[in-house]
This record gives sequence, C-alpha cells and structure tokens, in this order.
Amino acid sequence: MSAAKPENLKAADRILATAQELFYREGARAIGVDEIVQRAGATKPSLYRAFGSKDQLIAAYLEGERARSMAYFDEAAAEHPGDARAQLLAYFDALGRRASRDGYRGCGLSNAAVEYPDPKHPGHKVALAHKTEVRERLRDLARALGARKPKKLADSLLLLIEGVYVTGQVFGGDGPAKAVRGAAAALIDAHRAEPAGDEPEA
Amino acid sequence: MSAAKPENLKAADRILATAQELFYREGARAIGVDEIVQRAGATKPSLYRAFGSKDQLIAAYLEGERARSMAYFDEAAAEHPGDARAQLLAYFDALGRRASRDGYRGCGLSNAAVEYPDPKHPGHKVALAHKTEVRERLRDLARALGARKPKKLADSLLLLIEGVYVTGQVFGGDGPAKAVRGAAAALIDAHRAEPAGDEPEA
DNA sequence: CACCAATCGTACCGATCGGTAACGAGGTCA
DNA sequence: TGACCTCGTTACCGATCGGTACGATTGGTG
Repeated sequence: MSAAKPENLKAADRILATAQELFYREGARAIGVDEIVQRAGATKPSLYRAFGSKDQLIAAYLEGERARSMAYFDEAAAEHPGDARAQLLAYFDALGRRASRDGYRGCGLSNAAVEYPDPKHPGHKVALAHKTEVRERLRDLARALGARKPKKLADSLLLLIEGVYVTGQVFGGDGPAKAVRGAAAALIDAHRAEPAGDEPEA
Repeated sequence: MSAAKPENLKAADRILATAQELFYREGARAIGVDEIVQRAGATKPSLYRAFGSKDQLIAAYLEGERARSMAYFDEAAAEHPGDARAQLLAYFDALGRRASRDGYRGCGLSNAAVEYPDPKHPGHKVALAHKTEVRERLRDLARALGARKPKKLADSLLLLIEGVYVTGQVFGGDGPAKAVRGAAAALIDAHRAEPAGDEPEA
C-alpha cells in the first residue's frame, strides 16, 4: 500500500505535496500523519523536523491553496486588462465551470475554517487572512467598476463565491454553481443602475 | 469535568442533546464519543444501544438540524402569507442577522458535508437530502414570485445562503452576511424585470 | 415472592492518534 | 583525517479513537 515515490524530490517536498492532495480531497482532520508520510515515501521525523507539527503542516498546505486561489483572480485580470466587469465575469465563469466538475471539493481554505472553527488554530488563521484578502480584491474590482456601493457589491459577490464552494461539493455536476455567472452579472448591474436602496419596504 | 445532569431525561435523549451542541459548535470529527457520554452523564453502551454507531448519531443530530433549518422558512412564510417576495426577504433578513452574531457556526448540515465528503457517509446523505429540499423550496418561492427563470433564481439564492453560512463563521460580526438581504433583493428584482439574458457577451 | 424484560454501568478491546528519542548514512570544509 | 551538519531510519511513547462483552439494577406482572 505504500507509494514510495523518490522522484527526485526531497522528503519534505514529497510530504507537503502528498499533504496537499490528501488534505484537500479528504479533509485535514480525516488524514493522519502516518498516512501522509507513508504515501509520500517518507517517515514521521522528516515531517516533524520540516514542519514542526501537523497543525503547521496544515498551515503550509493552506498557504499553497491560498496562492492557487489568488491565481484565479490574476488569470481573469490578465484576460481582460482594464475591464473590471469583464474580469469579474471571467472569474465567475471559470469558477462555475470548475465547481461543476465531478469530485470538486470546494476551497481548501474554507473547508479548513469549517473543520477548525477555533480562531487560534494556525489553519483557521490562514483561512481568515485569505478570505480577507479576497474581500479586499473584490472591493478593488467593485470600485474599478464604478459601483455605487463597492463594499456591498464586493460582499455580495463573496457570498456567491463561498456559496459555489459549498454547493459545488454537495450537489454533483448540475448544482447551483452553474448559475453563479448570471447571478454575479445581475448583482454587478444592479449596483451600477439605481441608488441601491434595497426596495420600498425596510 | 463531568456534567452528570440527570434532569429527568433518558440517557439516549441526553446523549443526543449533548451531541447536538458539541457537534455543531466543534464539528463532528472533533468530538469523540467519550466526551459526549461524559458530558451527557451517560456511558458509551447507552450511546451504542440507542444509535448504533457514531456515524448514525451524527445522522440523528443532522436530522434535528434539518428540522431547525426548515423552520426558518416556515417562520418567514407565516410572517407574510401569500407574498413570496416578502417571505424571501424576511428569510434573508433573519439569516443575515443570525449569521452576524458572534460565535455563529453556520449550517450544521453544510459543515457536515464538508467534514465528510464521502457521499456514502450517513451524515453526508442527510446533508444532501436537506440541501435538495431547500433548493426545491426556493424554486417554489421563485415560481410563486413570477420569476422568469425560477430555477436560476432559486439556485442564485441558494448560493447566497450557503455563502452566508461559511462567511458568517469565518468573518466576525461585520462580515459579508450583512449584505445578503440586499443581494437577494437585487437578484429577485433582476429576475422579474428583463429577459434574464446574462449580458451582451457570452 | 419469582420472573422477566428493559435500562444502565464497569471494564475492557485493538487500532490509530500526534509526537519523539536515539541512531546511522552521507556530504563538506578544515 | 576528523569534526560538523543535514537528512532519513527504526522503534517507541501515552493518549485517544470507535466499539463491545458482560454484569448490575430497575420496575412491572404472574
């Protein structure tokens, strides 16, 4: 059952790569350190010398997820330079397609925040920092759009994003994720038209 | 450290009540059966006689969460009988306020689906069944609204709901959850006006 | 009283959890 | 050569995991 892949990588790198895959697919709480080192072809002391503890390994894994996650924004920005609205729609379009694939497991950082609700946990801290960064990025885009209430628009879009993460892994291929691009477009346009007062009542 | 509350309840009931609280607050994977029975003032054989396994206890806990979750729809419906739009807005308004309270832990069913990604897990099954029921309920409301694309609107609203669940527990009291009512209103109105074609491109 | 069924607790199981002590192989630079 | 440092190895730790065999207790019924 052991994979034992030397593949030119150092033990610490193999451990991290294996942890990335297993933590994301199965959840950090579901995977023990023994399984990680076994499938990485390494041993536990290598893990603990390189990462200190399982919690810190989780944090290292999440830092990788954070970079991967932010890259999606960069890609969308590169596709439509100077056009914030097109950037956002490209981002949501790609997100909806990713989330509709079978076996989708959502956002590793959101999942970790759910698995470790304690704000003092290293993994939870990384997740919160990342979500704050995403929120800021969305606000920048909302401002560039010319939205009347950029913070409100950014938060609304963030709700859609997190909703896709969860529903994408609960429902199969034909879940609500496919509606996210249209929903984002509707929210964006609503924030560019009238004074964003919610509605008659309230 | 033991609570030992006889409080007239049978062991099985105390165990379930304790499990509800601990599973929701800390996560099902984080809580062991020993801690549950200890704080319930019971013992493990009582747990296993009444529920069979920890997984089935999780499923029982989630069935309770399911009822609690659906009750929020009933409350909103009771407040504004015959007015689907007002029902939805009341639901989202209450949801946003719940999710902005400190210590909010989101939806136990969504959390369980994240903690147990295996579709064969009893807890995951309950979560999927519940989400499907919510989706259906939102579709009914969207149809009652007169939305042009009720399924799309329902899925968009479901994205907002799940987004609130996650962001509510990641961000503190001033998270994106406060924007959910306005976002829902914008999506609803967008689905009642123009032909819901997303936008020029695509 | 004797009997029985239901309910509960004591004590234990093997497996796995995260983490560590101690040792050995190999490279580098003096 | 030898001291040093890095890396990986075997073997082990106490604690906790989910789960169970078996006995004690209880209340109702003949």
